[in-house]
Amino acid sequence: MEYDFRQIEKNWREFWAENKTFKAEDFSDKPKYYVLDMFPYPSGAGLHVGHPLGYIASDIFSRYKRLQGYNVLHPMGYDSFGLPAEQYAIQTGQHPEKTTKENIARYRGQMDKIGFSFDWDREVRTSSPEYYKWTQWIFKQLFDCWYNKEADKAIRISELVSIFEAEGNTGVNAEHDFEGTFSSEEWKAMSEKEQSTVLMSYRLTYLADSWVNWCPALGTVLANDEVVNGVSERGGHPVEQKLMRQWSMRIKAYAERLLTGLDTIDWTDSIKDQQRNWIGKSQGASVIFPLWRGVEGEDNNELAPIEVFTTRPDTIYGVSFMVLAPEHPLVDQITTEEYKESVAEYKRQASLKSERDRQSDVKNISGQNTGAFAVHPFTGEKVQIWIGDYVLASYGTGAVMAVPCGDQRDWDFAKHFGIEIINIFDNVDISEAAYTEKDAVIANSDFLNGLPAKKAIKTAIHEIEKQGFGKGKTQYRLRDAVFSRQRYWGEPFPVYYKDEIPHLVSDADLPITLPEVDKYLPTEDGEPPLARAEKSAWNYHGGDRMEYNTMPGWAGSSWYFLRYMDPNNEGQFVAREKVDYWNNVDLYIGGSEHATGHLLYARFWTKFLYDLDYIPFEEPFQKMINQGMILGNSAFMTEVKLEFNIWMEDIDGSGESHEETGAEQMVYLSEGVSGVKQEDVEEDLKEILMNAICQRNDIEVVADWSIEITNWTKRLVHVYINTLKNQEELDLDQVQEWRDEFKDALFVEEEEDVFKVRREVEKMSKSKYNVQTPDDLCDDFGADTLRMYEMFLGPLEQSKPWDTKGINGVHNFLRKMWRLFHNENNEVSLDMGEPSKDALKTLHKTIKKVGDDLDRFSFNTGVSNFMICVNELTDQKCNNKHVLEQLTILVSPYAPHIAEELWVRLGNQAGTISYAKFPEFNEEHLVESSHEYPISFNGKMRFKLEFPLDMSKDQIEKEVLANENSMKWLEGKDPKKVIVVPGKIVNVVI
RNA sequence: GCCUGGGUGGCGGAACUGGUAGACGCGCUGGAUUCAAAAUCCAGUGCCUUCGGGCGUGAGGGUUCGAUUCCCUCCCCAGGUACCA
Repeated sequence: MEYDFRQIEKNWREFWAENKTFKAEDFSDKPKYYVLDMFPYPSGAGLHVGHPLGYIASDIFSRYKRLQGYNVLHPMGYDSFGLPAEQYAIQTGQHPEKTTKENIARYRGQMDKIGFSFDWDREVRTSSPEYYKWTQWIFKQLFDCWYNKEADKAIRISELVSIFEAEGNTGVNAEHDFEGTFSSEEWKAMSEKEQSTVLMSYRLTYLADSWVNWCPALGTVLANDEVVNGVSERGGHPVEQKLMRQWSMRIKAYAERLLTGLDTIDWTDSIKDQQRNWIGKSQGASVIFPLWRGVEGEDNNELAPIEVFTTRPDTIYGVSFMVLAPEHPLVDQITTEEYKESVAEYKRQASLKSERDRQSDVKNISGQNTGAFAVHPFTGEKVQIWIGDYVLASYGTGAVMAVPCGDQRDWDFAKHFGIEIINIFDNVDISEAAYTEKDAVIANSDFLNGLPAKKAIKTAIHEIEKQGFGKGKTQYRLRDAVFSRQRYWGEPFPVYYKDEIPHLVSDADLPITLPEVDKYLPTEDGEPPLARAEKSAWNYHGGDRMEYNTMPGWAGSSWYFLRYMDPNNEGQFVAREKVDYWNNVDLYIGGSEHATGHLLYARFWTKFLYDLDYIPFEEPFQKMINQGMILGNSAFMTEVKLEFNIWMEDIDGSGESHEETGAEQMVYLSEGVSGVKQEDVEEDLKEILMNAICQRNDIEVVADWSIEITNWTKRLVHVYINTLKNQEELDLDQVQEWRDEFKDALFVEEEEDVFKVRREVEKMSKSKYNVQTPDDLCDDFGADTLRMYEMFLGPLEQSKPWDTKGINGVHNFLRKMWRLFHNENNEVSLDMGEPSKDALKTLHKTIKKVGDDLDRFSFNTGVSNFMICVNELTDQKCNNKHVLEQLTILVSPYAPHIAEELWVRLGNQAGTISYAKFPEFNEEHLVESSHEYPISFNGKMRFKLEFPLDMSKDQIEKEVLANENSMKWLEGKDPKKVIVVPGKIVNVVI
């Protein structure tokens, strides 16, 4: 074999591993470059061809940067805590640590085959105690800090305590959820427990009763980003709201910085927008509506007024009612006797609705009058107070001032319940819908009359503040993130409880390792699995009990990029000198599915660690590229579940009959006959059925029979793509081999031995039986081919279906390149002389294009350029050593194994190509003295003419018009105009 | 509904700042080589055509000497998001 990729790739894999070729040096005179892949979760299914797409791209880029003289940090590790391993543990009783280790080994083996230039000495695993010791430590820092809005950063809690001691909490501008004020004396008078409770409402991670997404099927709570369309992201189980005592992260404190920080980083607009929407900043005013003093005999003077948040204070004169969330605390107190019953009923109905129902029920308008009234702060008029579930308790103050003329939901609500709609817009018709644009002129609104909306907003806020009805306010949609999970396979909290007060475990006792338990299930009392652990099973046990929750999946992945800089440091999570050198990630490649989870949490923790001055940067990932999904090509067949009655007379000539009622049979239809309906089932299908029954009952076929089909359920089912004979035909033997249930099924072919399937492109997933692993391709074509082919498929960011049809083309390219270096006997044969002009032109054209393409992450066009280059050099019969050596370096990021091999065959030292110099582009070789001008008439290219580049415009014009070809196109007319763009085109306008 | 991408041959895709639309690869057709096959090599391959040419980048309009590229209107596909006041 001329190009023996198996041997070559094996040799170089071993060489790289033995020589630690890709070891990254901490500290260097070279400039640094940090290329990071998103942390993989090592699932049991192993890698499919979609996973390495991003890894290949990042590896190519890392190798490119090394060639450019950068000191490159390119590490890999595993996000190895998580639900699937634990679910598997529950089913099999195996310790999740064991399956996790096995899965990691599988991943590693698959990655090694592809020839990535990772520095494996830096590997980290979130589930290893050496790693999660520091996850626990960071948790402790968060616990020990509060957010000072004045300084706009996190500050140690001890400073807060000093302030409380000196002056109470009145002068503190913090992100908190403590209600009320206290003085220095009052603080000092508090018990330890009381102080602890107060501080809890200030800490950046805190324990509180909060409404959480409880997923009964998974037995745990989920963060907002883990709930998709009202069901769990993993498994699709229903999720309900539940009030639970949980650790939370006060990410709200960082809302503004998470928002503004987006402007400093180079991410796609799509991800930035998703984060902006998730944070959901809105500016407006909080306005206080006092309660109407009520009818005679009632006294609600004592009740708090209703505070609302509005982004449109300019429309305050359009308020014709108020709406409170059904859960609003004031509802019961203000509801009048007359409405008590219907309000209670409405609340009951609302509480029964799940989050999902509420979402899917948007069109349905519901609400209930409370009978109470508020007082309009400006007009002094009475305003009805309603409750309605379109107002969310968890956003803003859980109450709105309804302005039906300016808000569609308010408009719908008012129409539905016949409430007055006041028009406060000048010259705007609101009879059909609300007017929600902010470009109207305000009317009917006292001091706001005549002002355009935008100006009116400012004026209104000013007036509201002046009169003391409220103040300007910024509201965020972002909610604090729940940080507790009722699961086993996660980081234990460094927390113990004494008299139900949480205490932190001291640094010296970290890590708190996962204790052994008898089962990975909750206890009978519903406590998380860790509650099963014996006291002695804990490596540290303090107080009355340890914290039984574990941390969520995103804990470990929020800071892992820092640990790669200093993976074995036992004294710190990362040494300051090292993080000062490596700084933040220059290029992060991964999927966009983490937009509102990992990518937001990692930014949050980074900003926090920056505030405490542990790291020198605020944004973890400077540039990010989101690779598109590789889609699978699923195969389907039509399944029919048949229920039927059958009669057979005179079996085996014995006169006995056979009868079955309600018999069942699975039938699979070839694509060509899949359209068949129950009513048009013909005799031949029935005959097939009858034959099957005979076979099953071991009786001979009889002539006298009848079948009545009673039920017919048809659906499409996936078939495993490895059971296909070719693109569209199924191998029936293999299908029956694959699954036992198919052994008894009937397969209806459309021709003799032809069973066709339907093919459809969809997400690649184990459950769709359309997964292609990289392993087979590595074996058949080699890693270099796989690497180049995955890049060649198309732009990195785009999703594309996986199809191995073209892989031969890429493989042939590598062989063709190999042949440039070798003669017919596969011996290296090189021309040591000066390269030809043509060869240099080809080479430098390629250097320019490949370099430019890499700089703009256009990996697919890079591959094309190599093909063009090799085609041209083959045509030129070029085997010039200088040219081929430069080409070898150029190709090495894409196809490192073959490049190493050729590099050595050119006479270079093994292992040095990775640190060679990226070829320098020299424009001189591309300089032309003439250009072949496309000559177009009215913009259509008709023919070409070659002119010297230094020819003047006038001269070119003359030459073109004089050319005999032009005569034909001019049709005897005079050209109106001739445009000559030197070095580009000529356009003649007729 | 809103936000973000995207629509180019039989297929994956190229054309970076407006300047030869379809590079490169697959597939397909014909040929060479071969006992044969694989591999390799050569030629062709957007559509239509009366062989002059005409039409072509989701549709329609516009700007321009010239538009896949810029502007307007609309359609379709993918992803995200959804009572956020």
